Amino acid sequence: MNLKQLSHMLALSQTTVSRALNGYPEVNEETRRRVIDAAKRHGYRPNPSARRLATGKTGMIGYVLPTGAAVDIDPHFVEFLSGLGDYARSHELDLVLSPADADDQETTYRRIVANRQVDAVYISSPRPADRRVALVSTLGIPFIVHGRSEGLDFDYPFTDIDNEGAFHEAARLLVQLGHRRLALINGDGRETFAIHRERGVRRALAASGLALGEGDVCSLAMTEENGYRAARRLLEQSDAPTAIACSSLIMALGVVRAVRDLGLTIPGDLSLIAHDDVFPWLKPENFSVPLSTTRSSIRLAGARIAERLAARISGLEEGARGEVWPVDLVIRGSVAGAPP
Amino acid sequence: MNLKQLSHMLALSQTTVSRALNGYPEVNEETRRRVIDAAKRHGYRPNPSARRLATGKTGMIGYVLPTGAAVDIDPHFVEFLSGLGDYARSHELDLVLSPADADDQETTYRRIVANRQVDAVYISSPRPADRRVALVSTLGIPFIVHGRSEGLDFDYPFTDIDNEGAFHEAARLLVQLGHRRLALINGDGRETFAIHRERGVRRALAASGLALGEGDVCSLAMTEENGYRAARRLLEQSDAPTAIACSSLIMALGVVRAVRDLGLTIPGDLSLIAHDDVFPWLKPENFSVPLSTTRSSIRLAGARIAERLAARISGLEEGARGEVWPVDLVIRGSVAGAPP
DNA sequence: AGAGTCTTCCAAAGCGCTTTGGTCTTTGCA
DNA sequence: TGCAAAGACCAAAGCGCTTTGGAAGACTCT
Repeated sequence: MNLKQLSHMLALSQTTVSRALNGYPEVNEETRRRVIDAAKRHGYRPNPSARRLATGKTGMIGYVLPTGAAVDIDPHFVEFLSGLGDYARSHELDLVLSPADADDQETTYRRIVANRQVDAVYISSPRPADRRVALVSTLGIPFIVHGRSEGLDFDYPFTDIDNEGAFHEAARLLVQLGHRRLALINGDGRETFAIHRERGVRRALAASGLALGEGDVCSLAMTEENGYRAARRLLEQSDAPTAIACSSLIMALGVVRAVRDLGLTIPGDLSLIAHDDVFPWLKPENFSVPLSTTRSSIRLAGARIAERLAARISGLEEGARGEVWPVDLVIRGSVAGAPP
Repeated sequence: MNLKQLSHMLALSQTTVSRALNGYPEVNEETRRRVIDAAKRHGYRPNPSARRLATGKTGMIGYVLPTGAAVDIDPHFVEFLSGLGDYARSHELDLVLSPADADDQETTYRRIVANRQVDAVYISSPRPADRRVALVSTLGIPFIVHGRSEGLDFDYPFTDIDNEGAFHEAARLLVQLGHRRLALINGDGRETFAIHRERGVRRALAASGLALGEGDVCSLAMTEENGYRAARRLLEQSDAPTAIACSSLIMALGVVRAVRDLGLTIPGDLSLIAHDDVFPWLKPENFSVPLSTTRSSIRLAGARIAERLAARISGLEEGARGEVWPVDLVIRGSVAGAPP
């Protein structure tokens, strides 16, 4: 059942039927009712391929997915997707993942924009002076950045959490508890979130005349193994840190294992705070010693970004407004006063 | 730059240019070269929206993503996606995720097929007599099932791993080591993979005149917490199992925690084997006691399924061939002879 | 009554491709 | 030499929608 057939049975032109269905004003309400009714009765659904050829609108939002044999997709992605999908569903939006060579995403961005394959895109895991942000901005497609870039000479719309504030608070708490040597087990140091977290820690330490030592900040892919290795290296020093801030729950698993392997205890020998993106399958309160965390649901962020993308597509949102969400600091058993 | 312009500058008809570019035979090789050359020089790329309206081909594969506030996307999905994306990239395929109400995926499947939004779909986490498989099959869109359904009265193409065989081997090993009471901490019991794994364990036990007791199989969402709870319940019995087979590494984390909380040890008091889907961020060899596993890379499965989908789209593959991959049993420190 | 303004509808022209159904040369063969 | 077959190309008709540029009729106003 296509528009032609439908308009034929209604003895109306395609123009009128199309307008009736799309809510244009120049059609009699009585006629509109008739049309809508007939459309529903015959299960008419406009062919999206035809519509997108005519209008350029796709009803899809895009994400360029970096791939490659050596590239691992962040498990956080799933949670983000849950939120995004949840919102997208209720607004009849689909998400198209365009896999790209991790080292050449530009080609893919250009393609999906030139081909008008999606109405909007989002960018995740941005880095300082992120080229994708600059690119997408000049290409002129609606977009939202999940996270922030830095050092770009223009504004852009983003939704981020207050990573610096979160880690500042975490570090400040540790300092208040008497810790004088902290370490930071961070994610990939090229990403803005990691930079912000380090900045937060440094700022908190500086406020008390302290600092992060040379080897006291580790920037690594967020795996359990890297958490273990980093912790092990830190704790085997003669002058080991008495507190660690850690960028992910998964790395924290490794830290806990290292602590145990070394015959130490939490929080007796080491205080630990990690960032929690809120996974359903791994919860900080279930660590052998309940883990203190800075918490922010990445799922909520996904939903929010879908919402903003939808708003931008329909023209309800414009401009370069960035929003920064506060992060909760949740104290549990893994922090205590510094050992004497 | 569109076809019209390109053909105009070449002083050829759109027909010929289109045919030249699409490799049809009725065009002079010399002409074809000219056309291809000019297309490249001017960066001509056929508009996919126009092409899909004309041909119905989209260059996209689809996945219906169950969503909802209470629905969690499996973290395995990310790894699967890595493999899928890696293959898709090299074949210029995109993946469209159509979020659907977890309780009504049928509407979405019907929509994406009726609208010709994708060329093929895959289905994951199938259950016995899975309605999606039946639906997609009657709808007539190319598809592959990742995993297997059961009790369907027709054949369908799938790629699965030998879950039954894997858990049969695992259980057999444990029995050989003298274990007489086993337990199974399984995933969601409504899914086929979980059924197969249970079957595998039961078969191995039966071969030695043993059986799984009433409460010795737990079917739960695969979270750390559920692993902990299940293990705790099992191990607190007076007649506790001396070996556990576990369906996921994440649950195994919980099992290990329970064992420790109870003051027991692995493998002294409990032998443990878990299934490993091969995550980059959590490895069985890094468990405090290296974990024996049944191992099968879900990432490879993703790539394979993309490959088969592409083959089906282009007509290279047809029929209902199912393939079952063997699973490696990797012995590490977490298994030992049964305690006396 | 005539001019202007709405209201309501329509025919037809896109959107940019593929594909059908030719036409006009060349070539092959008896 | 004549005729069929093959080769190389084209015009035009889709694909199914949206949107432009009217047009016809009803209404208002002077």
